[in-house]
Amino acid sequence: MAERYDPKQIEPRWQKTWADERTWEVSNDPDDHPKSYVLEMLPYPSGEPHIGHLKVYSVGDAIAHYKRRTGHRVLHPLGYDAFGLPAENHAIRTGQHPRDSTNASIAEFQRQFRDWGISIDWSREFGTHEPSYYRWTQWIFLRLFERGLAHRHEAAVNWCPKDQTVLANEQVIDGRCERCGTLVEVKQLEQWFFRITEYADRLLDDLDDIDWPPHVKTMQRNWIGRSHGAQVTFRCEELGTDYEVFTTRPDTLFGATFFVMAPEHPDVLRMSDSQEVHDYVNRVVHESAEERGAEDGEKTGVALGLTVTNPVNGEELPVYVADYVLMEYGTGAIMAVPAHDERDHEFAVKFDLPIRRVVDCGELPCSDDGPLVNSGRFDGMNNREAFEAIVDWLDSDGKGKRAVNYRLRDWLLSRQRYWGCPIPIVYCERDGMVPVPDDQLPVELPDVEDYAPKGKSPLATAEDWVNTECPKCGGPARRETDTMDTFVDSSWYFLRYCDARNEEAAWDRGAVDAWMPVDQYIGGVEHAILHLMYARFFIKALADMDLLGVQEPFASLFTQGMVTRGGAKMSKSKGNTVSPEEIVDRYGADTARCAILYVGHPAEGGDWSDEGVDGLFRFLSRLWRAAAEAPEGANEPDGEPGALVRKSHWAIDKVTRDLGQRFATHTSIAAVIELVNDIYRERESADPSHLRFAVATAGSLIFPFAPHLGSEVYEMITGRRVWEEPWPEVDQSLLASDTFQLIVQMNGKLIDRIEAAADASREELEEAARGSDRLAARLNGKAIVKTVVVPGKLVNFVVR
RNA sequence: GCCCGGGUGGCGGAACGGCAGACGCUGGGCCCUCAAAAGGCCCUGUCCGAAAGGGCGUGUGGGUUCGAAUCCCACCCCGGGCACCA
Repeated sequence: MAERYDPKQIEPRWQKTWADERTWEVSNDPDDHPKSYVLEMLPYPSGEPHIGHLKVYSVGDAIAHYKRRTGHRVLHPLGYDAFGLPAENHAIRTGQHPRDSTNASIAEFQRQFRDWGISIDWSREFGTHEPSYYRWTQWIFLRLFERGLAHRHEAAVNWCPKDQTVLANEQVIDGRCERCGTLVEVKQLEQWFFRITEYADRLLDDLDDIDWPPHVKTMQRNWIGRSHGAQVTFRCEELGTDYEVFTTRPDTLFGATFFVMAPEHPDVLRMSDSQEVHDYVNRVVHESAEERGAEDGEKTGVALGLTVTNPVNGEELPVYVADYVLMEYGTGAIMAVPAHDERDHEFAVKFDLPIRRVVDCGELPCSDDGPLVNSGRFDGMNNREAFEAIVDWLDSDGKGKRAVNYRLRDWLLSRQRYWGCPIPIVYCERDGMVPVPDDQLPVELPDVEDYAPKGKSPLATAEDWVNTECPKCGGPARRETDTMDTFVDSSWYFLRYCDARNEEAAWDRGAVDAWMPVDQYIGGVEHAILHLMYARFFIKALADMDLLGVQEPFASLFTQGMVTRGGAKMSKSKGNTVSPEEIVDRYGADTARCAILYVGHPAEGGDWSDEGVDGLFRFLSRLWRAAAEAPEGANEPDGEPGALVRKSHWAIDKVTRDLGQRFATHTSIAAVIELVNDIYRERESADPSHLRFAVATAGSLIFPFAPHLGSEVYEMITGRRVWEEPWPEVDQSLLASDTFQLIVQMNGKLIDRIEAAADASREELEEAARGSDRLAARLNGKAIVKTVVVPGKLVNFVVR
């Protein structure tokens, strides 16, 4: 036997066993055990895995192992989110086909994941770039298309001039491209959209049914941004046209003093032929999102020289065009109430427009509640009641009605890029837009010479591929050359794992019904909106087509925090990255996994410390040595349970609660460290059977975090395989002891600890506490005015 | 500006309203050794004190309570999200 803990010898041996015996593969046939679907967000394979990957799979694997050993049939698969811009940009620089660089990365990821000993069911593995996968991505697209949920139309969209592609609203951060940081332009283009807005209410309401971190739910709620208000009609007599506005404050209608339209509003240029108006509109429409959204930038706008009529009091309100009104929200036109809206107030001050208070709510501008004033027959009514009364009144007059508006926009899914899933649509001169029939899927991505984007998809240059036959009439047709956003690929991959090798269908309904929903989803909080919203939308749409039986994909979500180093986000440019491979190579996978799980609670961010790794390696070495040097004896504790047996049960209880209930990997590992420290302290004096029991328990408890060493230690003591053993059960009777340390307090401050019987009565405890020498010394003649006794804990004397 | 998190030793971090600082790192001492590495044992919030012991301590200021890191109010600082959404 080896002289010392040598992970290089231990780890490959166990990995080989698990690979040879396909230990982590699970069949779709149900058995007596409840199912548990444990899933980490699929990795984007670029370069090699980083420390964030090590963390997410270390957390997920601990959960998967824990679930297995607590009697669950666990599905724990893995795949790759393989389409995307980085591989394509790499191809533009080097000429290497994105497929080749992606496959090379995947091979590297596979190798490292195996080295880490992650318990994956590899029989279900796939990459989203494989035709056998994206065939079904296209199939789903067609189902959405049939139901009108995927459609093509012209709209003002975000355009990244560097990446030469459109972006979804969610991919624009502070007016810049999420990927490359370039200022985004607004362009009027015809693009493909998914009608996610049709699901806004359900996406919002169903958040109540899932076990997700509150902050993630809040982010989704804010992103959907449902507002209740009213749609009100303002008539322009000069043009004979009605203009609708959306307002959340119909109670302030009497305070409207002007009216504003968005520069993109189609009627603006029709309403005025003034040069000033045309110049203004032309200027702001071409401004970048950032220039326009400049927060401290002063409000700008131009009067159109027309008026509209306020339906509640017949007043004529001047109409302006101003860029603080957005075409994308509401109707692209607003009533302005400067007394009770900050933005309208700012505009009114600058353009010297009247400001009329209609709610008695404090200093103007104010948006708090209060009684109405200057509002005709509604004066004196509380604004909340007036809201209802005014809307009812408008409704009965046909001038308005209740309305709901959302911040959420439709999901723009087309991209003018190469490395993505082709959109299965052709354009026929005669039949127009024609979906590719299911039996002609997949529409395979062709090879091209040049990946560089030129404002249209590189696919457009693949003439042989573009020119095709119309599936309807057989005449000449051209293929859609845009590809899909990669978030489409990742919106359903967890369904495919349930039935990954199915060549007849995207999935078998029975398989998906058996495994879905994902019981525990694990990933970074950076996907709180994008991926997690899109996947929820897909599931709801597919459920509506009766293709599956769940409304939510991820019943429970765990978001892990970011690992920093030296307090800063790890990045290549800062030179503070840590390569998991280096650590695994030096200390072994078990140490690397424990180190990342020990930094702090995995939901929190944590600072990586190179020195900390040494400590974890020392701990695992000590555990190994304790097993190697264990005396001969029985494995079940003989005789009276001693301190070590009690400590073992204390650790079982602690790890079971910390890992099982709150994913507290750091305190779980700390508990096993304590147990091992006690094993060392008592290894000369303890009964051999107690020692062996404690070591085996430590191996069993560390297994979810350090599976190789856990298996090794457990086998050294018991000769059995730890993953085939049920999770150890705590003997509650061993957690309690006959005596305890009674805390004696004076005015809430600790002054003494005395040994007391666990079952002592209140009177006996108070009596014992009064006998404390230290109390006597501290009382110093002062009187005890009150005594608080907490049985099993303390006695507090209130002294004056 | 609004909405979430979070401020505890030299560091990462523990702590059902009840012993603040578990566990790890760092630092120090000792043992083993010819010596080193590895390993083992002990100490390590701060101030006063030779010690015994005591004072002070969980961002700041108030409050509730016999008792507050923990609950409430106000403020300061850090991180994240949203941001002209009517």
